[in-house]
Amino acid sequence: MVRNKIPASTVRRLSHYLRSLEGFAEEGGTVSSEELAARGQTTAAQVRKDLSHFGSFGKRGLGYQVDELRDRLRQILGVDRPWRVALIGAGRVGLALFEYPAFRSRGYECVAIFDNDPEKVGQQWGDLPIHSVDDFEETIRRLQVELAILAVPAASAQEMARRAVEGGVRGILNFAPIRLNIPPSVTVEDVNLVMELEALSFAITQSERGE
Amino acid sequence: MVRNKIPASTVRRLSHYLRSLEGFAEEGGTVSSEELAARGQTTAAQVRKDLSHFGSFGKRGLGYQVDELRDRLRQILGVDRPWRVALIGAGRVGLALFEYPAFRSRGYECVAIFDNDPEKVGQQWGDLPIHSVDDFEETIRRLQVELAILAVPAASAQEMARRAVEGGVRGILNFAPIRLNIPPSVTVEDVNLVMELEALSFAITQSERGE
DNA sequence: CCCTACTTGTGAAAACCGTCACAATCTAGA
DNA sequence: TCTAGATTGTGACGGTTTTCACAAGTAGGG
Ligand SMILES: NC(=O)c1ccc[n+]([C@@H]2O[C@H](COP(=O)([O-])OP(=O)(O)OC[C@H]3O[C@@H](n4cnc5c(N)ncnc54)[C@H](O)[C@@H]3O)[C@@H](O)[C@H]2O)c1
Ligand SMILES: NC(=O)c1ccc[n+]([C@@H]2O[C@H](COP(=O)([O-])OP(=O)(O)OC[C@H]3O[C@@H](n4cnc5c(N)ncnc54)[C@H](O)[C@@H]3O)[C@@H](O)[C@H]2O)c1
Repeated sequence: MVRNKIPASTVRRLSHYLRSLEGFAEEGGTVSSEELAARGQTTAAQVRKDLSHFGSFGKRGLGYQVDELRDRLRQILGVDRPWRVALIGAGRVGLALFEYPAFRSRGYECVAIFDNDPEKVGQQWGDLPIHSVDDFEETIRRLQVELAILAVPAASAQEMARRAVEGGVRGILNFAPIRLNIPPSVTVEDVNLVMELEALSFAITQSERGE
Repeated sequence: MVRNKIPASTVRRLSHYLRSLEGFAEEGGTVSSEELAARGQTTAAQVRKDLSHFGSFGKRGLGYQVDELRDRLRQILGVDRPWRVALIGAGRVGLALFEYPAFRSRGYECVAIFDNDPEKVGQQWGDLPIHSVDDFEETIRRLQVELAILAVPAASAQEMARRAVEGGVRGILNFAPIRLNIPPSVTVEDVNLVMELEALSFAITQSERGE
């Protein structure tokens, strides 16, 4: 059980295992690595290896206690507590995310919305006002925002990411199609849909050429 | 130069190189693997290795011809021609994507929109009508749809994916948080934002525990 | 034409990640 | 208590991806 250098692919699979376990809901049951693997797109050995990075919480001959493993995975992924999130950019992407119930139900709580469009500032989304970006750093620091969802145009993204770091955020979910330049102490996850589409075109083009 | 088994990470980087090259715009110039690496988050050796999978199109001592490499990358990624896309699910995600100009400007052309909500069917988005899903398979086959963007609730996603395959699509960009079960001849790319957020929580939690 | 400075393309080495196989461990039941 | 049946945890192995290092090639200047 070493806690160094967990592969990104392992983290993705852990999310997936957690999702499967939440689907069970039956308290008190157990689940084997084989069953867990069948629901993900992976193998029993992979499941065990993934979990072994963090300790050993199965029982040989039996499997894993569903509710226990679920709680451990929540701890490992850090979703055993709520996270305070700010939404930066109240545009189309921002709206879709804001209204997406899965975030809140998993503990990601939007505590502030920001936009620089005077038309939008002052509007309400749900029970949250849209803030101007004038006092951005102070506001997110006061609200103890930990995560930022960055949904502004590419031209503003670097600047707002810098200010978010200035305001104390620890992680950024970035929708702008640029590479953010920020200190390594802050984690960034990029969502780049054009890249995803290009991965599709590539795969299809390859398979056509292959035959 | 082998065209077998290109790593997914290489494909992502190719997209990124193409984006960087498009940023140059200066015709006739050259660029070195070192410069390309600096704009991506990678190394010069990685750039050269990535490109070497597909041939050798640099000049030693000089670097790569910008416009030439750009065209080659477009060919490799399959974006040297338009792609016909259907949007399935005219909800919040669907709307954000439909209005996102970057898709069309890169050759992904939305040719049909589908929804099963009677309120929405018959509405127009831009100059496209929202179709019912009754004649879904026939319609996408007639329109020669190649890619589907699947933005329906998780409960409908498997069914609509199956029907899309039935209608002849070759690739699916899936926003629903489930694992689609479809034949391997059809490529799927999943976009799972909860997983992205959990990757953030994990990284932050780890770094806090580490010190 | 030759020398210098530079950069590619690519085998080889290293690092990383997934798979395999099995000893260790557990439960149940006789 | 002992045996049979099941499943974990993990070291060893193998494949894949990245990094390294350098021979080969190019342009330009003298
Ligand atoms: N729409 C999509 O489907 C989609 C898909 C992938 C990526 N993206 C990316 O996501 C980002 C947002 O896209 P969108 O479609 O929501 O755009 P949008 O124009 O609908 O929304 C952007 C919002 O950000 C606000 N804004 C601009 N500068 C700002 C600043 N400095 N501070 C605060 N707010 C600011 C604007 O007023 C606007 O409300 C873009 O970078 C885009 O490239 C969008
Ligand atoms: N909103 C987000 O930010 C977000 C983020 C990540 C993932 N997702 C996922 O994307 C999907 C869509 O989310 P959304 O927020 O746009 O939901 P939404 O409810 O706004 O839109 C879904 C649309 O699909 C339509 N629909 C339902 N069943 C259908 C069917 N069988 N055929 C055709 N259309 C059908 C509905 O009428 C609705 O218009 C969901 O699976 C959701 O989990 C959403």
